[in-house]
Amino acid sequence: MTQTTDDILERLFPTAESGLEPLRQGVEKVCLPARQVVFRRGDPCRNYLLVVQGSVRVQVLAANGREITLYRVRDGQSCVITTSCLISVESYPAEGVIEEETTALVVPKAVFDQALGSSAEFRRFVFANQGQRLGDLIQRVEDVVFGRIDVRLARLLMALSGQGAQSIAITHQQLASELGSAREVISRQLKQFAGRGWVGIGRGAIDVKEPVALDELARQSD
Amino acid sequence: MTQTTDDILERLFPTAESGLEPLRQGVEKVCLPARQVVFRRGDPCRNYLLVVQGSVRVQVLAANGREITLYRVRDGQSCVITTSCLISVESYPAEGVIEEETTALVVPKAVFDQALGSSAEFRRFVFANQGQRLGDLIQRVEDVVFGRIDVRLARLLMALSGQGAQSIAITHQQLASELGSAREVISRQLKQFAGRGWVGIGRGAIDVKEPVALDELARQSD
DNA sequence: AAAGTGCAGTGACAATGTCACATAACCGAT
DNA sequence: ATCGGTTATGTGACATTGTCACTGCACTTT
Repeated sequence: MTQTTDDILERLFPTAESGLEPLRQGVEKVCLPARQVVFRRGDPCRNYLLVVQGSVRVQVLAANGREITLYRVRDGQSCVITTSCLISVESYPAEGVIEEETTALVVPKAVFDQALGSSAEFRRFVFANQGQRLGDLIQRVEDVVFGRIDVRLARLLMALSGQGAQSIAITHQQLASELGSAREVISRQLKQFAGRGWVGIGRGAIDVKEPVALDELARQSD
Repeated sequence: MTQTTDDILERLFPTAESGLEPLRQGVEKVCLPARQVVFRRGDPCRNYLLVVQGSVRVQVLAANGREITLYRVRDGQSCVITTSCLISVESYPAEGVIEEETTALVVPKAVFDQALGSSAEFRRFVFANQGQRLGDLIQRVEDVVFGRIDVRLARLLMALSGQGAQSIAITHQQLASELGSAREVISRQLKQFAGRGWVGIGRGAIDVKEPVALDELARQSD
């Protein structure tokens, strides 16, 4: 299931096609440790980042400490913001943080431009990523503007538990950051869920006990 | 300042470059009346839409009637959603409505694909648009999640009045839809502004009287 | 003039976010 | 095991924003 660096290189910069070999020259492989900040708001974009294996969280921070996760870039995906900024020469509007140790390919702008022109596969890849992120973002706007916090929290818990009755290792603060809410609000909602026997609460962990009930709530207004 | 259809065609599908002439064949010019719905949520994308002159509002609607404007596509811009969906073959996550009579070019998927491969200028154009929209969207998320409604309203009024002391023809409901808020909330805020002498309120119109004061509020937490 | 339609005003209440704390659990060093 | 520091959570009071159910007003049509 896991793709190797070579798989990705071969797919996006195939050596079979003429004139593409030199492209691989400029591509560098890096390994980034958890919690490292890949880019900050306002940074200029210099390289195209391609995640081979790992996870990058893209988030926006507020002045008062609140934050919201916009989306994640995972195995075999690329960071759209980077893509767009590279080409429109704008700076990053958000922040990217490594969530778990991540292996990535750093593609210099020149190589990126070249590949875009010469590889239809590469174009498809880049745009497919764009489309997904754009969809994610619109969904996020919708959730945040119209969605109830209990429904959104239930949805998040279901996503984190993989629909099953499991224990999730996460703090209330992290859940709040994910949803762009405040810790107190999440704590109260969890207490409500716990009161109904849907979850158990431990320090830094949530026990999903009644996935069916949570899922029913999560499905409201679909 | 206004670009003609030919200007745009020439820039994005230049006849000078070899083999591009046939591309123009499939491109069709259409004129769309105000309030027409260009695409709905869930529609599949078939064509690439390029606005020559006019304005398309892209919005999300909630079940209970609330709505929020995500961004607008204006003169010489293209609709990103369409771009991404075309390539990733997803369906529209939002709705597009013509705001004022709009002239647009309809580019079939095949022509779009072709042009993307053969014209660096076209690629730049497409990605530049993507980048802008992505930035707009992220900004929207930030505003909605962290921003105070009075600040956001002041900002909107300043944008609509062009920073000057002018009368704006708009209803409270329209302002609310723009910000993803509720009419009552906007009405109250406007009353507050009116109480301070910053604006005058008429039926379907707002008189901006103290742009400086509004602007100062609008600049909070930048 | 009467009726219809869309726009705006209002009070009561619900949901969510903010603030200022109090507790409690964990961790490492003694 | 105990102490002290750090991080996570609990809680009440309050502010802001959204919801609901109305009312009244202005303009248009008949």
